[in-house]
Amino acid sequence: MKEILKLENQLCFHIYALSRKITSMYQPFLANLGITYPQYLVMLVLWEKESVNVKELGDCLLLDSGTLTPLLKRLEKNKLITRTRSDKDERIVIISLTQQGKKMEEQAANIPLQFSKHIKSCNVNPKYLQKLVKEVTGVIYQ
Amino acid sequence: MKEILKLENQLCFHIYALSRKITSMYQPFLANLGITYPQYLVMLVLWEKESVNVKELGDCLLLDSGTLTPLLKRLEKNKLITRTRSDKDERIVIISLTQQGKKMEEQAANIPLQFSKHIKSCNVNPKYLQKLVKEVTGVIYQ
DNA sequence: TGTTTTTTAATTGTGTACAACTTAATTTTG
DNA sequence: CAAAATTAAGTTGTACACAATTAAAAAACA
Repeated sequence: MKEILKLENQLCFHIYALSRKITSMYQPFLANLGITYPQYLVMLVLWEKESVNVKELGDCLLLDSGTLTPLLKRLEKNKLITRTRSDKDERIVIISLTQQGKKMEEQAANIPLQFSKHIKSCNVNPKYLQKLVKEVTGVIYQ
Repeated sequence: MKEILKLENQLCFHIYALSRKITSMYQPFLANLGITYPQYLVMLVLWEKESVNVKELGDCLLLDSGTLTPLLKRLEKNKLITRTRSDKDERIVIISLTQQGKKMEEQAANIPLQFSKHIKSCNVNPKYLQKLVKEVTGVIYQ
């Protein structure tokens, strides 16, 4: 077969596989909180900004309303956020943290450290990964 | 908020976002072939090995039968592959390329080059990405 | 001002992902 | 050999992703 088509050479595949692998490594920690990985990303944004609309959330996470609307409805159902239409602009839906959602930040605070320990136990060098972060960030936000 | 919880600092998020971005960049080329990105990965394995079983495919792509079985049924429906039970071991399903599936390799051969041009037009440095491949490979297959 | 355009979310439909479970076939082992 | 354990695919249910479309509201503009 053509060398250029070999799976090993496919940048995309390795990023794709790594992404799923990292997500699965977070899973046990997030299961304790009762949220999924994409839901965790939404919570990260809210802990940072307190309240955002769907558009802003989509800009932060590079996701569209087709993905976010049902996800946000699930977070609302689990009483972690509220969804309310803006008075000034009826098109806009504002996402805010509930008390329960705010309180979750405390429990989440130790996840990065736990994850880093977990990575170490998998013989993955955390510094290696930190270097990756910088490079990947550069690729996404050129 | 706690610095360690900021989205910017989340390795996982950047890998996740990059993975989706790369997949979307492949999409126009794959649409010409009428396949999706995960289907393309399966085709890559088959162009390399001619024929594999579901287990082997899962090992290559780090996917389980819950993902692969319906995906393979779609490829079969589109007449790109065949699925047949092994005679020696009735548990095993062998995936093989059809003539049409084999022929697709010709059209696919120019995708990596086109993709590389596309990346350039997005001001992403291909060498940067090539460096990433090596590092990411190292992380996945420690 | 009224019409066109743009913006924001939601909806619909298709296709992954993956955990948990099932079923059937093969291996292992007492 | 027969019971137990393991293996391979498939099934079920939940949750993303995302293209394409819709609907309503706001902004732009002729």
